[in-house]
Amino acid sequence: MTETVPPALKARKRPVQRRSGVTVDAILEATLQVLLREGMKRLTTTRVAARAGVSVGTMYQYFPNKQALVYALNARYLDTLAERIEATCTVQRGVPMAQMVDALIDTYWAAKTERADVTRALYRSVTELDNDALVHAFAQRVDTATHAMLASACDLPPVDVRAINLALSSVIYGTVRNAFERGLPDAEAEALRDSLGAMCRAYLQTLASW
Amino acid sequence: MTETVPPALKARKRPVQRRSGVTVDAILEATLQVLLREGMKRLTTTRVAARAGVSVGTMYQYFPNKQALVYALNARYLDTLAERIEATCTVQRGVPMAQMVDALIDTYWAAKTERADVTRALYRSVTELDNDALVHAFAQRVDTATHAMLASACDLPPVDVRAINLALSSVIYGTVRNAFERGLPDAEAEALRDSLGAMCRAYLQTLASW
DNA sequence: TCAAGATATGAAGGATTTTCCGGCTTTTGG
DNA sequence: CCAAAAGCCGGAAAATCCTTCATATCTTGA
Repeated sequence: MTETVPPALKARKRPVQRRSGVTVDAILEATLQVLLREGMKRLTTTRVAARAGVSVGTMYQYFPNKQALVYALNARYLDTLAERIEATCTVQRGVPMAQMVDALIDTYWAAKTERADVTRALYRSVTELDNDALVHAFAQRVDTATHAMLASACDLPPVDVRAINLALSSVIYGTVRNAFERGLPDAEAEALRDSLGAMCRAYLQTLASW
Repeated sequence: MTETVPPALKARKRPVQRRSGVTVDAILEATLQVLLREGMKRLTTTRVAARAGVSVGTMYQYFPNKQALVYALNARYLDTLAERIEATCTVQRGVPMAQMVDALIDTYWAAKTERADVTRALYRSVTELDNDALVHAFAQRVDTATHAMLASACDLPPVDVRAINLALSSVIYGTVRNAFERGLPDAEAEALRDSLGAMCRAYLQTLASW
């Protein structure tokens, strides 16, 4: 996950003493706060520094530039998200595919919904720049986990697992994101979530019938 | 579509004389070019103005700020995209739902794929600011069209059309976007596109059986 | 305790966005 | 057709913001 960090975004120095560790955390937290309250446009270095209670100079000690802040924030977020998905994939080994899909949707949807404001803010910020690398790394990591889970299904149909995995993953992650972009009321969001599950299961059904 | 433009992004003045109309077009075209060649990060006002062959002052005559450029660009793009979808929806009235879905996926996928570089660049740029309004307006406009199409299906199942519409739309648009974010090779993209269709049709099947 | 390394500061330098207004073109109305 | 009004353009200057750097303060370890 951390291997392919674009050089322009790599952390300048790693915090060594305790206080600097606190500082870095404060800066990241401040970045999120400002992002939520003011939006990307008003996310200025001085604002973040002020909210974190440090000087700009201190910020640049650990982050080479403004984008690195957002990058680090997303990295942290995606890391914990990947962990949760991996956990689900581990738990669901060997069960029927339909159940796997339900569990996956549950996990992903829940993770995104818990703090919808954060989800929304980060969804936007990711596209900013070279966060491509980040997103790709995340996708690959998660795909590996889901692939392993699917391959272990007790009712695995005689079809290429890679293809199934790609289809399910793309549809699920894509739909969830789209659901967030429309600001659906809870009721409709629920309904959509169920439809998504139904769709995936119906799809698996067609594969099984072969 | 143009009703809910955020005040911070509204065009300063509408071009009245012919030459200013040309100027505005040149500026938008230049914006796209710079976006494609240099990326969002290097999209500076002077660069755009230079490429458009006008001065910065002229630009600000029509666009209140830099983001307004990107906003207008997306507005233009989404407008033609919506037109294409609406056209498809009109043509497909009264046919079976499965065919509608196929046609919809075809249209959307084709529109996005024709100029993948533009699609990618704009997908990123949208998040920049209050383009929320833009995306919402687009979604609503397109939803209206697809809803009308679906409601006219000759094999309409006895289920709430609104729900079906939301489900299909979210899944299709979301999946297509996700497909673009992963930079899939053509073969896999094709496969995914087919899976998406299969999934939608399988879903409709389950509704029909009631 | 004291030096060496680590961390923090904020004014200054550089780059970019945005404003402002004088001068030039086109349109309008008599 | 002509002059006044409206519309349009250019580019320097002001306002913001990002980033650097020299200097000051704190921590660690011997």
